[in-house]
Amino acid sequence: MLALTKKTGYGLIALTHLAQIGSGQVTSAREVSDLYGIPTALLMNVMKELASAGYVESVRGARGGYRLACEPCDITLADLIIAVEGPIRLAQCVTEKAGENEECTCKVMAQCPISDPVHRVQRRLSDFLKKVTLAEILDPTASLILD
Amino acid sequence: MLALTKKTGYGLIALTHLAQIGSGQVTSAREVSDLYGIPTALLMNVMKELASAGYVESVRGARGGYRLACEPCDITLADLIIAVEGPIRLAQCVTEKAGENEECTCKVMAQCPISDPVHRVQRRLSDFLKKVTLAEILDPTASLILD
DNA sequence: TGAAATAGTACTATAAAGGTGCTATATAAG
DNA sequence: CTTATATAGCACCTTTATAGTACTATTTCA
Repeated sequence: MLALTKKTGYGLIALTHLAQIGSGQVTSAREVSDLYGIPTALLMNVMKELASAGYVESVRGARGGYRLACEPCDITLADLIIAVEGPIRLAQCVTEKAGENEECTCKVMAQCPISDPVHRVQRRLSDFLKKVTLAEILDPTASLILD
Repeated sequence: MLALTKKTGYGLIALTHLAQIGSGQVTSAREVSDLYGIPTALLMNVMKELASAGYVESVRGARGGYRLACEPCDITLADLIIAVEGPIRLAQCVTEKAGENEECTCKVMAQCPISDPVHRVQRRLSDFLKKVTLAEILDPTASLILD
């Protein structure tokens, strides 16, 4: 399906929250989950993934939590999606490096007539998502990239 | 996940095939499935959906099959996706009519801080998919919308 | 009349998303 | 120095959606 997972949505909520409270301040996963009605354990998993991907910094121990590890203009929607969902692939036979000497696992690849256009569409989609930054998402007046 | 389903891929293969053999000619689902190694019964279901959506015309009986019901430049990737996967929704709380007085089923909607940006991203994605026509997919030199 | 094809519907199996639980470790505070 | 609170890292279960199958009815060419 052409949809974001709930984990991505939860991650985005957490990132916007962290951006809004100020860059230095920490917030725990429990705080955020309570505030927005998100399953606590699940948001914890998402935050761990965002931390290991380097988009948030973790502070362990009591009074700990997470803070943004970079500026809102340096985190993109593509970054978030890749961190919690894995690489963006429009179709199974479409890998980021396809067309660059990498093995393709698609069974019908030999005579697949749509491999090339699907790659091109994926590239366009990926480029778009890389242009949508957290800073733009926070700004309600931003048009999310010019028309 | 941010991916097309296999049914969409199969549908796209069938549409490109139909477009390439000439607009008047019919091809059966079995022929296409044999040609590209697609599960026959599954492609049959996809073709039924494309037929009832009006993108292909069916010819029943022996020697029957399907033919394109419109010009390749009049079928878009968005059309195909909607026909076989249903309406495009980036997230559960994102419906086409959201923001236009329709009930939203999202539990955290009341205080959901990302509803608006997600809507805007979905709109952009949807607009892009509506611009990708079957004709462009068939043309290997087309850039799939200008840069 | 029979073979080949779509139409419609229902069903099963498998994979992925969504969500939970447990143990270990770090740390601030009493 | 003990306790409460928090992340880290697993492993696991449940639910939902995809992927695929099966069957019956109807149409139509030969």
